[in-house]
Amino acid sequence: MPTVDDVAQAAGVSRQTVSNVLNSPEIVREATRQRVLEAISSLGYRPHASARRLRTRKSATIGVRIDPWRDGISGAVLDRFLHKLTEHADARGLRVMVFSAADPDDELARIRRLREGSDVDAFVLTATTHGDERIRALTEQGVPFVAFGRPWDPETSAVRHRWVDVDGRAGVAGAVRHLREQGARRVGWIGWPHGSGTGDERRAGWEAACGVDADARAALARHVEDGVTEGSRAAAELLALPEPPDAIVCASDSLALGAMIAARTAGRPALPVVGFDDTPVAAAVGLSSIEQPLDDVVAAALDLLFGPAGDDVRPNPSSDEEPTDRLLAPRLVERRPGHLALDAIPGT
Amino acid sequence: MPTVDDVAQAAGVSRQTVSNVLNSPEIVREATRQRVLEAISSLGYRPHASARRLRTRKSATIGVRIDPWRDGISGAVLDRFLHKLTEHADARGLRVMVFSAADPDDELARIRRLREGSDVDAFVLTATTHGDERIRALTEQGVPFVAFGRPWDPETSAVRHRWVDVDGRAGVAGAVRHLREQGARRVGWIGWPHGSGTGDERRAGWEAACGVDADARAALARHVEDGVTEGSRAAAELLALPEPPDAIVCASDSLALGAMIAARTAGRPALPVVGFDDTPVAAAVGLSSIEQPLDDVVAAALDLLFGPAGDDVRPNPSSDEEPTDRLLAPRLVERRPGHLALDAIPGT
DNA sequence: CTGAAAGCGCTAACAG
DNA sequence: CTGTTAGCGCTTTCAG
Repeated sequence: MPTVDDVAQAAGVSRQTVSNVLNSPEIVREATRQRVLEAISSLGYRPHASARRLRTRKSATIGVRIDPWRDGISGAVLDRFLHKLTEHADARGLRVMVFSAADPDDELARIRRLREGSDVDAFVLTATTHGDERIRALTEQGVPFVAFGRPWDPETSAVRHRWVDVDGRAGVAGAVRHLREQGARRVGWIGWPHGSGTGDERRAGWEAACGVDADARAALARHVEDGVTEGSRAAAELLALPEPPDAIVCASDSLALGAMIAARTAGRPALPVVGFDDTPVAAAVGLSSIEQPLDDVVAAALDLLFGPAGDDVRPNPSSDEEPTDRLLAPRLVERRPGHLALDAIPGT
Repeated sequence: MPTVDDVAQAAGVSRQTVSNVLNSPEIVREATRQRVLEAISSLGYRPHASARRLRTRKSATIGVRIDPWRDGISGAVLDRFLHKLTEHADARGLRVMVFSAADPDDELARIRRLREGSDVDAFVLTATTHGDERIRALTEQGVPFVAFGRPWDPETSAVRHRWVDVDGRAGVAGAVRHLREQGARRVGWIGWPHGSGTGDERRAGWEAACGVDADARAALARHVEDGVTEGSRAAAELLALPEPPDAIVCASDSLALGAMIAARTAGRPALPVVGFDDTPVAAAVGLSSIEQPLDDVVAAALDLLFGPAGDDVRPNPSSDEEPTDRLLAPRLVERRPGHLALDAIPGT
């Protein structure tokens, strides 16, 4: 495997010039540069990443914790996020290292280890929670990071840090408004129990846009654990109401799938149902869903960490100079329900 | 950040002794070892990974290509594989680096780059195909790797390499046999078009175990592209037969979900349907499914690469010494269909 | 703009 | 068993 010295010799320059061609091309005379570049490609030279890292103390690598696979359909979002992250990172010449951890403490320990070896420059935190310990800890330790998920409590908000999130409230409100424009008068809601930041935000979007009074809202909303069965049961309840909803928006695709099945079972296969996250299942069964703009999320996260271009990690934000967060709007993906099995049966 | 020198000084030994304590503890006297260990933890010393890599020319890191997210439910298997891989790797002190690539050529180029920088010691190839170019290329280049997926053609089989796969044929045959023990007399099959190794294997399992003659087999089998809609349509056809199947086994959960919906629509909600891969969707809707033993797959892959313990990559196999592949049996996860929406509707 | 010198932190050889 | 001596390949001073 050739080294800088080999290249230098082949090009008839000093070792340093080669390094300059690679790292600060603008200060090298064009002719020399060409000669060096030629030598590089004819020798098939590749800089040795570890040597460079040892010297520069950076790795151009970002770390992401990869969660244990949770049951439920919604978990897929983080996987898609990881895919996107990898693609964008590759495009910027960054590498992505994944690791697993049993709990937040374990995650912090692993992060420390990865960083001390200069294995990883910066981290992406996913799934922020109420009272997330990670944010304060990493900020105190000076570990550069960006969170996918806004701060959900005042203490965490007070810690100035970088984050990107998707505006679930706006997404749901938009979907509800759209349904009403299509003629829906009573849009139901199936969401999660109160207390999860994400869930409460999404529900707030429904509340703001559904256009019915508090009593009707109480009747038209259900809050259950995430799951197809739960969504099915909740939807069945709503549909059995004296004044049933004429459309249902759900906090997740799992709930929405359940609602869709319940609607069919109740003889209302055309009931508009909207899910959240636009998972593959939604696409597969023809369910409308609110899609998180993961491409934009990832691009924003990398911008925050590394600046608009380049692979130099910026230190965590200290004062209030530039913006350190980004809230992105999701998009409704519309599909026609019922295009599926019913039509597919010959003779129906 | 402390270095070996700091530790050596604190412990009153030479720099080398510290290194020995870390890398060959058995050659250091117990008392000295203790003293060094104490210094290490009191200083919070961590070896610098890049320096070590530069010196030893290995990284204790494995690389995995992460595919662009495909639509369809089945893609989830590779994600779960990645999760498992990360967990097992962490347990062995290995790191996992993910990267994306546009196509197999691009993948090879990226692999070369990652390896030349000593960024990655070995690779895990997923989703092997007919005429997979990667296997020959990596073998020729001497890049250590293990494939998740057996060789599907004679040329690739002739290239001695390490691989792990799941015996889809045995899995399907087992499921069919089980259904027959439960009383099914005509077990149908919905699979993929001929030509995909995986699909053909699974179909062969059905063929071997279904216990009907060739004519009946022809009637009871459908081969369609993967997808819920396709599965639904195929199942509807089978159920409309003069002698319909009394159970259906499918090559994927997507197909099975479609079949399940079709069965309900056709008024046969209790028809046993079995999918493949045991994806979250199957669990969500209560679909039986054949589960790939990913834990075992990953453990076997790492064993093949690194030996039963340790983090030293073995070179690719040359002669026929040890076994270099492993075929694992999947497991049927049984669920009761129909526990879902129908029962959940109040008043039914 | 180009060249020479120094050293990042670590471990593989050797000599004691 | 312990200490000394050399680099791994690269970049960052600092003179020419």
